[in-house]
Amino acid sequence: MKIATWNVNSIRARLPHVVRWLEGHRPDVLCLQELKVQDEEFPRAELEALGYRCAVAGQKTYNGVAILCRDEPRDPSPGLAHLPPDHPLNGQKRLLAATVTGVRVISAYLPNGEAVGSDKFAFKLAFFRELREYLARELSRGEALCLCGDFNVAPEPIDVYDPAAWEGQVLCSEPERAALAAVRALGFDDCFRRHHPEAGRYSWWDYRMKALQRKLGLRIDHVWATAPLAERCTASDIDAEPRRWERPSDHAPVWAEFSL
DNA sequence: ATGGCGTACACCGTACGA
Repeated sequence: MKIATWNVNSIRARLPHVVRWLEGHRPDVLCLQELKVQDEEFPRAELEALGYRCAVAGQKTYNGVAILCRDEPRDPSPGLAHLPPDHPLNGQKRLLAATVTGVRVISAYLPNGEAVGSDKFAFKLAFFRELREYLARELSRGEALCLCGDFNVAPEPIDVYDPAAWEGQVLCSEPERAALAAVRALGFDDCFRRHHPEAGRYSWWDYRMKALQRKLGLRIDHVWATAPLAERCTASDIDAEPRRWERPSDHAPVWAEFSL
């Protein structure tokens, strides 16, 4: 079972890339983030034509997440389900869970945080705190959990092209890394890192400053799995190729393969 | 020190991203 995640930075702008990547890799599951469309505008027919079912939690202009899968997505659940739908943390479509072939898959687009100390930074930390509460409840379902998405945190200095310059900055700050570690402590393992100890492997590069060519990136997109599933992870990688295609997303797909 | 690029919306600039 191959599970992938990709922040596409607008599904409208990126549909040709998503189609091309699905055709080339044929993952069993692809989690998408930053759709930037409402559910009605999601290109469901085009993706179903490729053999993928779609669970969608869309939003106009900002955010929006989806789970594409070859098997049926069961028990789809948007948002932080332990909080009321009208809770401020559920106002933005950043989370969607569905069970696919016995694995509880979660597509997550965690807040960017803008700058350390800003209101958006406080919102980001609050979201991480509630994500932990949410996942603790999901774990009690007893299913294997695969948490995928744009976490907007580089977990370690080796995930950053210039760790000294980024130390303490948003995406790399101590409170963010601590919040991420608290989620991980529920029992998750980083599938990519399990297979790749090396530094300098990134999932996001700024559109500006020729960042991709100069290898100025961060690893902020992740596939995490709970222990029994992670132990069955046979391979994982970041596919930087689509980042070099015409009009790319600034993020690359990350995937992990499991022997089930 | 700043902005650099891209997307969306809607109006031809502004918000937002990371």
